[in-house]
Amino acid sequence: MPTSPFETVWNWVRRVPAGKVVSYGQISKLMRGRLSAAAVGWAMRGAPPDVPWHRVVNSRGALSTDRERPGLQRRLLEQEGIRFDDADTLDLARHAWRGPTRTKKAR
DNA sequence: CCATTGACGAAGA
DNA sequence: TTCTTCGCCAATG
Repeated sequence: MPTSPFETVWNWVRRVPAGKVVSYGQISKLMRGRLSAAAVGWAMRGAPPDVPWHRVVNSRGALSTDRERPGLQRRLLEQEGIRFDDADTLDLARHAWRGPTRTKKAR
């Protein structure tokens, strides 16, 4: 059980399967607004190595991590079969994670 | 305690 | 469509 909001964020990201992406705002909503989208960004910044951070993009489908590692996130996503257009943006409608497979009462 | 800053986002202009 | 403003909230100085 997550002890801090950040851990909850990380746990959500861990559920995102390869080849799919999720936006900061989506995570915020999944947490019922307990954390703002901006705060989700802060959480990701300090994410532990076992979290697939590269599957988190902004609401437009653009990448926000090129400051430190230019091109890294894009490469990782392309390895998972995601294609980008000329503006370094991906097709959110096509690749966005639909949310948890709620066969149980997870949320 | 206060101001500023983000790996953000929705709404207005 | 692009740019601004505002709300958001944890972190930092």
